[in-house]
Amino acid sequence: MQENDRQTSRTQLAVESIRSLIFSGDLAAGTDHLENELAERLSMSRTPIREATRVLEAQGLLVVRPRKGVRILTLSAEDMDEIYVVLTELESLAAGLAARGKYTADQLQPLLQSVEDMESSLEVEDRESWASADERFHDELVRLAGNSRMAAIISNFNDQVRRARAFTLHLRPLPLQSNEEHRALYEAIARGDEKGARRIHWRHRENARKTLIAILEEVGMKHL
Amino acid sequence: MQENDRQTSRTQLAVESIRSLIFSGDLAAGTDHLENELAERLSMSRTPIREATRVLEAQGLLVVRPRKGVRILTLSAEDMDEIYVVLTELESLAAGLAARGKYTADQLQPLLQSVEDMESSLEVEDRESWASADERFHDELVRLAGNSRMAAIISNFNDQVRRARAFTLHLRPLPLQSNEEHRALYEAIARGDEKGARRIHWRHRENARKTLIAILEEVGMKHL
DNA sequence: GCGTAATTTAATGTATACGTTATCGCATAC
DNA sequence: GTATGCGATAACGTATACATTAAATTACGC
Repeated sequence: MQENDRQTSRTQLAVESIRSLIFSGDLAAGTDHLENELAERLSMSRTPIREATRVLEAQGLLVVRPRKGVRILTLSAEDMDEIYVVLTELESLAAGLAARGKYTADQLQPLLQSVEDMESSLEVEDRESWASADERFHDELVRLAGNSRMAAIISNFNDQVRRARAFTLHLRPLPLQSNEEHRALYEAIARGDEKGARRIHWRHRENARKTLIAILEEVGMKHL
Repeated sequence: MQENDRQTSRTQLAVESIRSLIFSGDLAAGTDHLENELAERLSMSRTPIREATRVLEAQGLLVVRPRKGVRILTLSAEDMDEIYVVLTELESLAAGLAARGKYTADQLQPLLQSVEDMESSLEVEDRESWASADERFHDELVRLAGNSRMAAIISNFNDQVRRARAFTLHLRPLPLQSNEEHRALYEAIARGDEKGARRIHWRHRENARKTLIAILEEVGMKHL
């Protein structure tokens, strides 16, 4: 099987490790880290670290600041806004394309499943499993749109706001409305209603954006 | 002045050089190039070449295939379609945001200038200078939208289709209609007509996409 | 004491060395 | 003639060495 060497190269390992460390908060937003530090931490030389940080910089997770180390990016409210505007636009497009795809109920099964999972998670107020089903829903939506470049951008931006979402997950009200929107979107896609799917998802994302920003302001978070 | 060291680092130089070589066709689409070859060609060691190729891979201009060298990406009609769908969507959004910006005539001067430059280029049928003014127009449009992440994506995608545009520039009919659309878009932005700006630019891009695809099919280009 | 120049330190950028391993050629078996 | 396996080659991944230079520190003049 052995896809190729890059799966196991130290550079690839460094990319994934550093990503995990960022998402887990072990490399906190706003902190600086020298190449040496990272190299030692991951038990490798600077070479793969350098290659990995360049890749992660291209992905917008950190910036390389010579002699200051790499800085894990923080997100201001404006950053969040920028990202959400693009996400809203592209995911709405994805919703429209998914509807245009004229998929059979069979093919839409995973999407429906995630909607139902979200609903049952809500009934028992399990936010974590709701969030995980929500992620599956959005991933599946993007997959159905069938545009790999669009998918890459969306995935990348989701990575960038992951921290913020995790942070607000337990601060926000139970996403009851969100769930209704998901089901409505599923139905629009199922009946091939491109315009409708677009519109529904647009509003869905707008609501999500507003909720997020409102919470961050309420809690007084300027950066995340 | 001296922004910072990265401006002059060999890695940065390699990124820019390789980009140029790709755009100029010296590194032709579909061809493979070993790290050694590139290193020798650019008179540097493999280290900066490796870092540069990783960055360019993240930008979607090439893929790194261990032991086969880096492959300069070709674009199939489907790729082109994927890219144009995203470009259309994001630039339309940009047009809407630019209109929402309520800019003064003064602030819109560069945009207007590029429209006029396109018009005068067309009168003398100078396609090269038309293309350059067209690029300025689109750049300015994106700048006015004021979303740096959106700008980055658009710029990146434009890079990816640059070859295709250059290729068709002299094959397409004189872009008379395109010019009318540019002026109409300028006016929509000037009067703050967000919806109108969106709609106009959407159609503009759709037309461009169709023209491009039609030419490529006509000429029988499967890959570029 | 305070500001500036000289010195030291250390982080980076780059080259190079080297071990690993995919790939290719060739020999051998069938 | 084709297939299988072995050895040579070379490209890559990674570590390391070293030169460069920004930043920190110290020394110095005032």
